[in-house]
Amino acid sequence: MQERYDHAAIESQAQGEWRSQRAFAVAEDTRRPKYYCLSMFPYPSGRLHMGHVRNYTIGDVISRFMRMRGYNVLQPMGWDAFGLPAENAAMKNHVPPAQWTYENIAYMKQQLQSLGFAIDWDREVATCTPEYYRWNQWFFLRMLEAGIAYKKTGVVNWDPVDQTVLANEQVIDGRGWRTGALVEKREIPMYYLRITQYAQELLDALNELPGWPERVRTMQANWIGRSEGVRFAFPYDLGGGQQLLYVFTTRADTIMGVTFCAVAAEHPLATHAATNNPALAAFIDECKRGTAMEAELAVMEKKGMATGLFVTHPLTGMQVPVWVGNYVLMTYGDGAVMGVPAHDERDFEFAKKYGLEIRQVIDMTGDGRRATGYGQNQDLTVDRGPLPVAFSTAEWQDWYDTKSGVCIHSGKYDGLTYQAAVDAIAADLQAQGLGNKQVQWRLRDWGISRQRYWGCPIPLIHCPACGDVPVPDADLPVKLPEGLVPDGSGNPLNKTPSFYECRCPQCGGLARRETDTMDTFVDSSWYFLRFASANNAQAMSDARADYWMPVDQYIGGIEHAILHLLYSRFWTRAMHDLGLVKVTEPFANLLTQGMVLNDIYSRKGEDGRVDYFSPADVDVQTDAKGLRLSSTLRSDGLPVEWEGMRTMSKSKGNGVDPQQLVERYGADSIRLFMMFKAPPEDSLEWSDDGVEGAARFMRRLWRMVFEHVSGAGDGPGAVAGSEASATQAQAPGPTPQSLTDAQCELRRATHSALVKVTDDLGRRRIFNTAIAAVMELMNSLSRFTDTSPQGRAIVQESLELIVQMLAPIVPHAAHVLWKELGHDDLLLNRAWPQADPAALVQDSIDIVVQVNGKLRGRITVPTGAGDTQVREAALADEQVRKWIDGKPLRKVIVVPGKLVNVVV
RNA sequence: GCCGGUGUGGCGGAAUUGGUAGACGCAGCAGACUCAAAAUCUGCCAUGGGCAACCAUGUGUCGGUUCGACUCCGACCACCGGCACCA
Repeated sequence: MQERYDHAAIESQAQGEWRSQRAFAVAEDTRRPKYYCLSMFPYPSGRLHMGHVRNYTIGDVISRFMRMRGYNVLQPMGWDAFGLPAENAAMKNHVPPAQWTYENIAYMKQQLQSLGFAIDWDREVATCTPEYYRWNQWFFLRMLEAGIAYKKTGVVNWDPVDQTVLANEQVIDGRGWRTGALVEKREIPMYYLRITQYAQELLDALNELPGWPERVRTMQANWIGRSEGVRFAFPYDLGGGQQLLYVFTTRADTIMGVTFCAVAAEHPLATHAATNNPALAAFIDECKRGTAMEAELAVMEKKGMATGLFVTHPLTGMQVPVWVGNYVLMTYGDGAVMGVPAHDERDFEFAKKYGLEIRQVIDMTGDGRRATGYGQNQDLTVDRGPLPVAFSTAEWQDWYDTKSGVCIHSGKYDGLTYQAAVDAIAADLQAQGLGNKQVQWRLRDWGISRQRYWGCPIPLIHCPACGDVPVPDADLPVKLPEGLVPDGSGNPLNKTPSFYECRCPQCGGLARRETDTMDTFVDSSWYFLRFASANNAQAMSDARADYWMPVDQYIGGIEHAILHLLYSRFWTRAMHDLGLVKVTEPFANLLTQGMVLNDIYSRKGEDGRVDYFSPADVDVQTDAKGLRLSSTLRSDGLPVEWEGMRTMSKSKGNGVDPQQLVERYGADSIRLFMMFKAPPEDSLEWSDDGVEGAARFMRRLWRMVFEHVSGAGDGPGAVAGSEASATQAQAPGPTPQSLTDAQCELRRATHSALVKVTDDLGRRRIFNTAIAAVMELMNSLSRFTDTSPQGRAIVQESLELIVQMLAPIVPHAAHVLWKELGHDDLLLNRAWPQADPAALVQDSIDIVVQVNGKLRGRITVPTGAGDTQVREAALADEQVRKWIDGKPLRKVIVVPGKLVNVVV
């Protein structure tokens, strides 16, 4: 055995052996339980970043652990290869997106391989290949037939200078990122998927996903946004007979407090009012130019303008003014809301700003418990209780929008509580044919059309005679031409007649092919099914998917908690309903890993520009206690400013290149560091010292095995495979009677570490504590100096178990050390070891004694001592007596095996 | 703004079901080995007081429940993630 830990040699040896044995290629095998472990596939941006390394290391640790536990494990990998960055790179470098993407894939694949992940590369997919995206197209046509896909107009950001549609991220402060031109809203025809049809199912099924983090389920439930309320209409007449302005409200109990209505800028009523009102038309234009992003809408100033039109209150018959409000969304409900300034904070602000009437119709008593003496429905048998809380129109109060008050100033509804009032009002509206109770969803249908080149073509042909005609299945895939280079002025497909010129499949006449491509979320909504049915040129999905699905463990960033995961759930259900797969939920268990952070160092230039520096180029000065004093740039020795820890990004210059780290420290050290530094769901702070520490651990592990193996000499304790297996499960361990105390202690430390590591890797899925347990064991082992044959046998057992416990985390070194310890089988195929119960037995345990909840002493009692015995021992303890000191005992609490609390 | 999350020594974190707060590591300090350095090994390392035994305080802030709270409840503060064309 070599004395030095040579990571490069070890890792190439291990990877070479795995490759030559095709160790990670898996086939369906009904004799073994299957385990599908999937990490979110990467966008091929050029190089792996540390977030990828963390994500895939977590997946690899779980995969390798489950394999040792006897599962048939599938861990595939692919490329989410369509998308905007390739077009941006193309513009910058004048290289076709296809070429850029395929080069990136080749490089990143080699990076992944150097990290030693147990991936079945035979199943690799790239979503930009026709072999993959033809099934996007094929299934889109099935959804079209089933009515799940449909066409309607949608609003996009239009850059008038570049004559192109911009993504939200390409719009900065309302202007195009490249041209600086004011971005306009344009309505264009687009294709949508009816995800709203699945809203109830998607919501209900969240309860059947106990393996998902609670917070992700909550976020999805909020996103779907089911709300029960009343949809009703305000009648109006503009001369052409009665028409209806529909609104939706969850607060029908406040309907008697309506003093205005507000409609979205795109609402037909607004358009109508603007025809003879230039000021209103200008305001509507301003609203339309505004942002479409919810976050910006929420914080912007609420503005409105009266339309001069009035509608009739359906219950009071009063005339209600209609306003246009910039905060009303055309995409939610009917694009109009009723305004109740007294009981809605936003309406209150709006009314104050524009001098609209504020009419209180809900009252609350001082303690919020019961009604006060208003109205006919008052129950006079009930105690009057506190006086009502004063309502003031001067300032908004928290209780104004409470649902626990009662109606006042509301005629026949006076005295009714929330639910009773909603029921009564809904019934009255229904009697008039003007409304009824309804369920409203926040979730909107999924618009999948993108006016971009680097995506999957939507397989439709527009024929002047026949309309929109689907491309026949036999003609799929509609191939994306790969040589085009976008220049920022719109979709190059629109300038490529060889792509868009075609014949109508129905009438044979000249027609134009659709040039929009699909949202890249489409690609990632079913890739997990394709891995399971890899390389099938005849079908999108086959019986192999029924074997592998659902994904047993899905791992990815929390930033995908809503969109990607919801779209994938929807898509899987659609495939299920069209008879293509058996499962309805794609991901049984979900682990959302935290982000990778690093220090940010900057320096402000004289011109106000901020320069960022890599933490690798910065020296940090500390005081005697290690406290950070200042930071200086290594190259010029001048100070730089520390901005704290943030997520790694190119623009902040705080990224770390995995490739350099692998070369310098080896994949095992990087993997160990990432698993040890933080629990998987927390954010992880990068530190070069931490990697150094991981590398130190690897050297120590190597040296411990080396010293043991080389110490074998020719004595009776010589290492051999037969001796090694003798201490394993096949034979019982040495009997406690024959062992010294120190030997007994090391065996107990070894086997209790195994219990802990098994639980952490398996049930808990927390790896930092598993590694800490092994470190503790190694500390015990290095204090163990017994070189007798029996002592050596116990060290051998301990080292073998350490290597096995670490195998999922540092697989290369574990692979080689396993052989050095005398085995010739492959460690990754070895069954996970089981702890020897005999090694865990203890004769006595330590019990903590508290007096009035404060730690005052410790006692040692025999294992299995009764509560009374423990209690007596605690009260007899000298330290404890000092604190009791004759005071009367009030209570003694005995927690078996843990502590005694004496209350005096 | 709305929704979700996080907050423990100088730092990352541990404490799994309400039961010893600070495991394990990083940084730091002291020492051993060495001509020296690297590597390695040993010891110390929450704060205040004390020679020490030990005592008091301490898990973002304030309050509550409990024999006992990092853990449960209420209010607040700070920071982070998502918000539908980035993926």
